[in-house]
Amino acid sequence: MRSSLPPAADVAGAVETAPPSVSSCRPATLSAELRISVSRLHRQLRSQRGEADLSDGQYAVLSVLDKFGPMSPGALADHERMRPPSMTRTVNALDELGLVRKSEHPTDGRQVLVSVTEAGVAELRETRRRRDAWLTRRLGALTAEDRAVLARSSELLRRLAAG
Amino acid sequence: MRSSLPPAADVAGAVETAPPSVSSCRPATLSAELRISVSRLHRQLRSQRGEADLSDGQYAVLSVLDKFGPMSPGALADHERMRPPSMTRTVNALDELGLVRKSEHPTDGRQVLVSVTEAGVAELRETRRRRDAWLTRRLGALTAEDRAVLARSSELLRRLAAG
DNA sequence: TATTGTTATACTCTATAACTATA
DNA sequence: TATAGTTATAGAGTATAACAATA
Repeated sequence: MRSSLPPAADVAGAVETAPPSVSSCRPATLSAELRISVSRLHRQLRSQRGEADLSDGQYAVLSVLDKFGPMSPGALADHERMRPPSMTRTVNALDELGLVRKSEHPTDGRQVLVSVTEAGVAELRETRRRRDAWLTRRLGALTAEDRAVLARSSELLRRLAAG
Repeated sequence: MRSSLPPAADVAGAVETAPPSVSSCRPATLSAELRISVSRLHRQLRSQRGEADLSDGQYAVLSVLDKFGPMSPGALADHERMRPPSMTRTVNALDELGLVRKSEHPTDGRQVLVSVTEAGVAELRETRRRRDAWLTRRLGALTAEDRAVLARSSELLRRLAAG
């Protein structure tokens, strides 16, 4: 019953003028399409996640800390578009796993600095390798050009999420 | 609270200095990037959703029924990459709202046929217009070329989700 | 016996509101 | 009084396991 999507058309030079048959470039139509696509892939990614793996939120936080260095929970929440209490939970979970460490802010007694531990870095590396296996495999089956489109869109999706 | 001060930024600088737009077309790296982007946008979309609106799942189901016609819950679950019990819940919620109708399968007594009602079609149209306002506005702020990339990627994301 | 769908139950993730401690 | 973080609590969304009805 599932519809087979049309084969990817060549996009090299014709990006601006030739919209794919399914997805329109009109903002309103694209919006509806994109929402469903993102929602569906999100669900699929979650179900493909290994049992022992970090949650999406935990993984994202660890990535951010690894990338940008120690940060306060508030800054993390802001960065991940999460509410502070949700971030507290995520950080505490990571702390209990020994993957991050909480320490006092040098000058502001209210703040907390969260930093990734060595175990966290190792876990991040391992998790990245293991749990993205499914998606990595599927991406490998695409053409390099399709992957280029996705790489570019990944950045655009972030910009959209940045509100 | 733990006392040791974190080493300020020994991990921060070394990780990624290349501009994200060429971030990487390597499947493994792209996989990690894409997962975080999709996850973050999904969260943002959910939080931007209007109070009275349909949930993502409800919206998607209504869209599918509108697009492909009546379908069994099993087929819907398959299409949306959901488990049957989850789909039962979604369909029942829509049924209680009067947006879909359940009827017997003509030949197979086990199956149920779910079809969208007129109220469902109207609600779909209205919801689409109202709740995608935020995303539509943000998409409108992009260049036509960026939108073309996203339109193309939307299709690719679906193919990825289709497992 | 296999398949379709449902019920019962539980878990994960996130949010809001109220509270504590510091500035 | 304002800000950073936490605790308590609730809600949405999805999953697994067990069950009923039909093929």
